[in-house]
Amino acid sequence: MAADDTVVDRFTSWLRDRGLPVTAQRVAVAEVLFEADRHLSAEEIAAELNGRGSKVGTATVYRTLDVLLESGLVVERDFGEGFRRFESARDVPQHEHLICTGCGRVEEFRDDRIERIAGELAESRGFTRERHRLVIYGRCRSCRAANS
Amino acid sequence: MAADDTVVDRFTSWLRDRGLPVTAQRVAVAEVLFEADRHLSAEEIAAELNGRGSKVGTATVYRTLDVLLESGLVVERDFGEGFRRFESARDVPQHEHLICTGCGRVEEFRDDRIERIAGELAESRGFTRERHRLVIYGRCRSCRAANS
DNA sequence: ATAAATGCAAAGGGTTTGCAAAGGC
DNA sequence: GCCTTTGCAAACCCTTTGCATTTAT
Repeated sequence: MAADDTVVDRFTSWLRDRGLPVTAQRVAVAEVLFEADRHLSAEEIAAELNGRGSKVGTATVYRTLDVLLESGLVVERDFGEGFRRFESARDVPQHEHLICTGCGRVEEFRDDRIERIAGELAESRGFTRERHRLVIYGRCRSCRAANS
Repeated sequence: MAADDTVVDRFTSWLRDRGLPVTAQRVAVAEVLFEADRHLSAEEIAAELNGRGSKVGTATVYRTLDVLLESGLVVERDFGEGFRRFESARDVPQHEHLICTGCGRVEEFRDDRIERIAGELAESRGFTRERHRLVIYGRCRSCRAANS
């Protein structure tokens, strides 16, 4: 309930508010995710934690991600790679993705037109829009130059 | 090379053109997929085949799907369900998806604005657009009524 | 006859689950 | 102390692969 500063604090508050244990593992996973500037996979999170000396089991990483998703502080993405990626919901009210089919780089951007049109389209078909996802695939400048 | 009528015929021609065997299993999988009006999963295809009395192994379904994808007559979709879905490329030049978060129903539609904007957005960031995917999630009328 | 496809079962990758031990509350 | 989380390994789901056998050409 308290108005804390960091996102990790918001997570611990969220846990406390519902009487859930604030464990070192949960905090560690949250830190990695909130400090990251990329979409992280569960495996990458586990690797990063090991690199920092925190030994967190794979199952715990997944279970903590479930909790983080439930808190609404983290969102998941599926780019069709065969696994999910996660990112802080902080910097991301609603944004689209542009993915390079050469190097896999992901760029994010916002566009009001897309949001407005998505809402219109849903409504015109009797749907209440909840969210949408636009992913544009293409080749970035460097990949085009390298012809890789 | 011949100008055949059905999509299945186009598939068998495609196979013959490159000296690949036209097997009963391949034709059966193609038939199911081309007759379907929905996005089918590999499992659903196998189930349908069993229902029809054609016993086709899972591995063969997947291998045939690879061939069909290569022929360009079938496209695959990933709606983040943890598995892929397949559909005939026939009726689908470029379209978007509207998915009900209640019942999972999938509606398809086209919108020129989306396509134009996607192209613009990619180019403005130095990308050559190859394709895009827009999925809008929401609740359809009946699910809203049922509050399910 | 030859080269490719099939079927089965085992392997594979990402994710989940069961259960005893550990740890917040 | 009670109840939840952790860790480990086994289980799971979808998909791929190895290999002996069948089949299209």
